Amino acid sequence: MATQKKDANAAEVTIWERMDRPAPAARVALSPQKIAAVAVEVADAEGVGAVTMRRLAKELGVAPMAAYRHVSGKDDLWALMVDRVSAELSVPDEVTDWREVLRSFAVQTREMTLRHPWLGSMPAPLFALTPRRLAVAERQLAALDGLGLDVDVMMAAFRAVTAYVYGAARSEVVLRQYMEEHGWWSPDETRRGLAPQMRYLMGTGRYPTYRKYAEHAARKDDAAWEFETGLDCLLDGIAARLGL
Amino acid sequence: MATQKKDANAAEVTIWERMDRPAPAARVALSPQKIAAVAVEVADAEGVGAVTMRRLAKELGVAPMAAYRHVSGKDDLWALMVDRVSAELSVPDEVTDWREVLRSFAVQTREMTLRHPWLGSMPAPLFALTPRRLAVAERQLAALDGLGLDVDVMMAAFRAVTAYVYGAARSEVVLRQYMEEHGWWSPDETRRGLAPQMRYLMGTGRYPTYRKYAEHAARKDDAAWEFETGLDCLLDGIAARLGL
DNA sequence: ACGGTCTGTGTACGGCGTATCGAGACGCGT
DNA sequence: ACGCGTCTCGATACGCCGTACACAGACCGT
Repeated sequence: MATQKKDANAAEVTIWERMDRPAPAARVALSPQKIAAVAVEVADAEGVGAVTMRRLAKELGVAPMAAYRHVSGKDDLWALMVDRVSAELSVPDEVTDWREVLRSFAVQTREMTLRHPWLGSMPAPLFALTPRRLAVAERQLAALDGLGLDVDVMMAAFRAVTAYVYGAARSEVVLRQYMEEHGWWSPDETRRGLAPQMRYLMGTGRYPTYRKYAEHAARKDDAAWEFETGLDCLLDGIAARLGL
Repeated sequence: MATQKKDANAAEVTIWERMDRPAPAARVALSPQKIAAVAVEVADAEGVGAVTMRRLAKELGVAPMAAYRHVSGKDDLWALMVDRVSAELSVPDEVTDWREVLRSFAVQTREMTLRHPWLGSMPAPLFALTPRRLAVAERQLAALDGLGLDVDVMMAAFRAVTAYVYGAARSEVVLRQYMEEHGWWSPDETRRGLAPQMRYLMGTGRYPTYRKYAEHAARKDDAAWEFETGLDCLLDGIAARLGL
């Protein structure tokens, strides 16, 4: 394979060599969309840690640096990924009740985050001015519009829900990842695995209430219930405080 | 004597146990505490990205691998850092009203997160069974205890607030970091910097409500107000729904 | 005095992001 | 028809990173 690159180039190349040379190839093999698609696939399958420029290049059958023609670097890539999966969120147009709209997006966002755990570990989801994320925000703000709310309050309500959802989903994801890293595939296995730490910490006697929870709680593993309980509290509070 | 040996799983001495052990002698240059202290300093000053094992070693005047005697790796280090700064949170013992306790911790946690922006980018704060984090949880759970609440509901309420605080604080931090990265030192500079993106996105006409906010909002830059508004909504909702 | 244990050192490996430069293929003005 | 600028992609290389591993010296109880 060594001497492929002679200086007297074209003329000397045998037809055979010519024949199994890669391919004329469709001119543009890459595009931001393709790159984002592959990145999402890899991140879903193996975690965000597996998303490296080299890995994407390999997956795309392309040289390590090729992708840089289409995305400026890792940051661009994150934004593209976030925008891409945001398409999974949708609430039917018929639904107009503010509370139903916000609740539906919240529940869907949690599910999306569990499907794409890497979402929690990038900055973009919270800030990101991407088209699809903005569309999601717009839909929720529109549902809150026309209710006589001050525009600042409206945004505060929307953002409060977003913050809650992000924090709650993130904590679920982090727990799952921690379990996976340790090879714990069930809540019980996890408790067994954590037992040494717990024994030591609880042994200090400094956390009696927490201990009571650890020993007597009945819904410790019902994350969806916990999520929705908190969400409903928040929506209640918004409704009350904002006079909706 | 035999208990310390490598048999079975006794080999697993948790980092917390280690931390409680007295520094063996003067000859010991390193300890988990010292390492964590330096790590926090570096992270505060230059961001979590600057916290590398090699950097810490340099800062401690020690060989790159030395820290591994005291910390099993990056994960231990994150946990130690989180535990360390958690000491900054405190609510006087006299305060016993559940709402006051939760609110105070929430506000303090936001401030702490703004002081230590790297907090938002590690998994530990949400899950972490560290002594001091557990103490913070214990204090809040204790405040909710004895109110006739089901233990699961109690935990759900506590965790809802935690999730909100984490999400809200994180979004503030992310925005600040984004600004810093672009050299924008004021909200107005930021708006100017973002103007091109905004012009394009708003130009599509797909985000009318968002646009209204962008153009007419009065408290756009009052993050503390926004945070406390959402927090109070959530606490209202908890009080109402839980019959407190 | 001595063996075991613990602390810190030195070296090395495989990855990472990405700067830089060169080669080849397209498309437009002539 | 042709040539040249422009864009896409390839190859190489640099300087980081986390950390595995083998080792050396200091301390300890005996």
